[in-house]
Amino acid sequence: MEPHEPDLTAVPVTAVLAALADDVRLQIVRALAEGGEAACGSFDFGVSKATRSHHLKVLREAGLTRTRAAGTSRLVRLRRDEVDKRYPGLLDAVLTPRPPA
Amino acid sequence: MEPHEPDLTAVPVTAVLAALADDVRLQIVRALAEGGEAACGSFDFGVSKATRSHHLKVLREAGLTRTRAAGTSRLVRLRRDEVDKRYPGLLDAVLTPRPPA
DNA sequence: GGTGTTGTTCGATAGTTGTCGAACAAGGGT
DNA sequence: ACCCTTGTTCGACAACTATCGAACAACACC
Repeated sequence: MEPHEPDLTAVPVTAVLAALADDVRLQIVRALAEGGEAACGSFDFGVSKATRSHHLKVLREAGLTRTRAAGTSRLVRLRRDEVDKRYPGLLDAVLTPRPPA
Repeated sequence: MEPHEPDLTAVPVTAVLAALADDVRLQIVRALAEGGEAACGSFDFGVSKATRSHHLKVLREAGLTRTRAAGTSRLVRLRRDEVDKRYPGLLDAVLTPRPPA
């Protein structure tokens, strides 16, 4: 099935924000921003693979990531340029872990 | 009771994003960004006053707004400087309504 | 073909959230 | 004192969401 990767302009901003407003997903996005393309299985943040698949789906359908098949794996990457173009500063503001002070 | 307006540094990013990830709240924030200080009642976006009060509470507890009493009203304002300082670009990226194209 | 790896999908469930009406509280006016 | 305006708080309810295990699909490799 087609992975359903909408254009960012077709996604309401609230959906983009909601996609980023989850701790697990934010960790995934941060890992992608640092490490580039990565397999789904490389994100072990203490959740089951079913949950991980769910989170990746949310990110994908929010227009934040792109997925392509590679053997038995699927490689995910952040659509950084597109996000930066439509929401300048958003990823920068959100990606870096902030000290509590 | 004290209105509980936490410092932004004490609020997790996900809570800030979640606060912005709602259509009604986003409209409130946009109105505040444009019009400055405003009474709670001035935000009529098709929800009851109970719901409106709830949304304002979410924004306040996310560290995004400040509230002060003024007669029978309460005046709300956006903590723009503080938000911009901690999350540069976030409000700019999110505040302006984007055309679907 | 069989086995193992990698993900997705399907219920199910528990928790969270948006919404409302009604009740309550605090002020201002008359 | 009385009423009206303005907000908050309190259940209640529906909708959504994060989570899991189990079942399934696709591919690689032997």
